[in-house]
Amino acid sequence: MASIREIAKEAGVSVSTASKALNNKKDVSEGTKARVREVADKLGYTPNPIARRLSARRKNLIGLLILHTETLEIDGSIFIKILGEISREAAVKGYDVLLMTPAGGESYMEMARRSRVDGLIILGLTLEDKNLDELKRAELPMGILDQRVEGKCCVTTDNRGGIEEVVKLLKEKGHKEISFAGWCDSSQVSHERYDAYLESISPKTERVYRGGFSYEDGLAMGREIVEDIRSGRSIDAVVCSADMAALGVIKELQGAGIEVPGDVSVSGFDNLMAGRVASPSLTTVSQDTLEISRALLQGVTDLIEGKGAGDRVITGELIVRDSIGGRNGKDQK
Amino acid sequence: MASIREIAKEAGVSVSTASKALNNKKDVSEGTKARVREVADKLGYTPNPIARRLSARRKNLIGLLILHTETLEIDGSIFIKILGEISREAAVKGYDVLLMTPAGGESYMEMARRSRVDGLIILGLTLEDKNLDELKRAELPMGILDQRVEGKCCVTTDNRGGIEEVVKLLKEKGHKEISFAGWCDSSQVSHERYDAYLESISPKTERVYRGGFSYEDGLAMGREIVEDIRSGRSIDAVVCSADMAALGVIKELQGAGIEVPGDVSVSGFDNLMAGRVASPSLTTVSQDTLEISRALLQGVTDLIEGKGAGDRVITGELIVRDSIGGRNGKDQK
DNA sequence: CTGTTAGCGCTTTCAA
DNA sequence: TTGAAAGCGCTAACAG
Repeated sequence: MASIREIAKEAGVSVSTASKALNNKKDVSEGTKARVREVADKLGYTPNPIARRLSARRKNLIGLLILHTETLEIDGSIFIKILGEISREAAVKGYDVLLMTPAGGESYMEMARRSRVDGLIILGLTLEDKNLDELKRAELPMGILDQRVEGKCCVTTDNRGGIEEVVKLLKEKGHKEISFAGWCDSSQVSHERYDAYLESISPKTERVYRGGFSYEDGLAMGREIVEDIRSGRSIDAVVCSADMAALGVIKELQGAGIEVPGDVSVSGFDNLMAGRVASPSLTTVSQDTLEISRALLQGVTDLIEGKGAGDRVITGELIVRDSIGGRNGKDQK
Repeated sequence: MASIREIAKEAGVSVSTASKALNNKKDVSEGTKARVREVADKLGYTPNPIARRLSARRKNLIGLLILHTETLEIDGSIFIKILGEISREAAVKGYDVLLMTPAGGESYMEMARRSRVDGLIILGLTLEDKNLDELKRAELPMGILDQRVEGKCCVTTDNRGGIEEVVKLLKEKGHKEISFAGWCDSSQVSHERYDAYLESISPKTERVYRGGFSYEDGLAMGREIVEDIRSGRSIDAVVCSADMAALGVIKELQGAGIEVPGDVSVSGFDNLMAGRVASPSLTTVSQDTLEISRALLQGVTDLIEGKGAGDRVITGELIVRDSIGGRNGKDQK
């Protein structure tokens, strides 16, 4: 493993000149630059990032904090794509990405300080996280998925727009009594989706079932819905805040002899494979994971490099499948 | 951010003594150790891992190479769990995990050298990877998921055992004409599953459909199967090498009016959520992601620390659901 | 047991 | 435009 010293010697210049040449500084003659680079190429030189980090104040290190992996199976398939893309983009920008998972009661900022990262990308943060205050207070640049924290860069799918499209579709199909399933304290995303639902429906026949994003949450909400229907409440459609929850809801409805979409239409959010293969296949909103990843990385790096970074909202796409049906003729029955 | 120098000064010892005390070396008196530690605690000292890496030959850095993220949506939910667990375990053992994704035509070993990791964990490797020779030749410690490479530590689910259980179940249910779907050149795992299938069935009414692990692969194989059935071949059951492929197969069968499991039973492998929510729910083999992750990490670190590391086979679990039915009475029809 | 000294490989003043 | 020298924070011989 050739070091810069060997490059310098071989090129017949000093170490400092070699360094400048390799980093393309302006105070080195083009001739010298060319010669140094040539030697570096020949010897297969790659700068030691560790040494570089030790001397420079900028570490070019970003911590990728992955929270709630227990719950993450919900949409692991989305996360994995985000991961790959973040890592790829980071490499292009010259950053390394350090994987971090909380352990042993250490706070997020303690972890960040300990590993000397100059920025953080956070996936899976919740509104109830105990570290929230500390994060808010911290100077460290951060790109956060799906949750706004003042001073940090938040990236999220256009939840509002997505749900609006879903409700619009539902209305077009003639649905009137539209419920919402999946509002929960801990998730900002669920709030946004719920708010959009609330503002889109008319008349305001609001009905909300509380619960999280998981299949099990969906089952629980599904049972409530079945009960409500049995006690005479009329429900045309259920807008769910997540695919897995929607699938749980559908499962319970079907188990109770209620047909989807025959009797009740159901929609999800995320566009997971599970929704694609379920019966009926799930109408949902897909998230643009590629764009999300890029925005997340751009967010932190901009912050690190002193440029301001505003929050980013990434457009999703309505995926129409079979879980939403028409109300045609249903009133007769 | 306190440095070791400040600790040393505050504790009234030299830097090297402080270093030794903090690293719990034996040639420091207990009294001194205690004092140094106390000061370190008081000043909230955390050693700078970067500086440490620069001076020590051991970097305590493991590269996590994630390959084929495009395809990974297949079982992203498994990968994400593996990720979290690897990162957590690594932290416990004092290693940092660097995320790596190939880009710009750089070979895996070049990436590893460039980032100065002292070991690699590789997810998503295939038998057709162009880097295989280089990996084989490399001295670098590696833990590799699902593919054997000589000299490295390979961790995989007990594919053989899993498939044997599936076939046993199928036989118990009275199935005779059992096919296999999902043998492909690039995947060692698919070979193992196929081999186990081949050795388990009796009589040897072997029939294999070639294809990968994805839903689309499953659709393609499903179409072949439908064609075969239509041309008179009798097929009781299809053992698939992956859940997503199994779901694709089922989709095509159902589309052709063939009932699952009424007419044909189908099994998968992986235990993804998608299989759980599909209709019929998929009988499959679940992988023990936690154990896999641990073994992977243990493998590299053992290798790094000079201990040998044998390959590890992790036991899976048969998950019986609805996609496998009995043949009772079917012969009459 | 403790301290001195010499790096690890690179960047960055500052002088020449 | 170049180079000498200092230093990033830590570890590790080696000497005391």
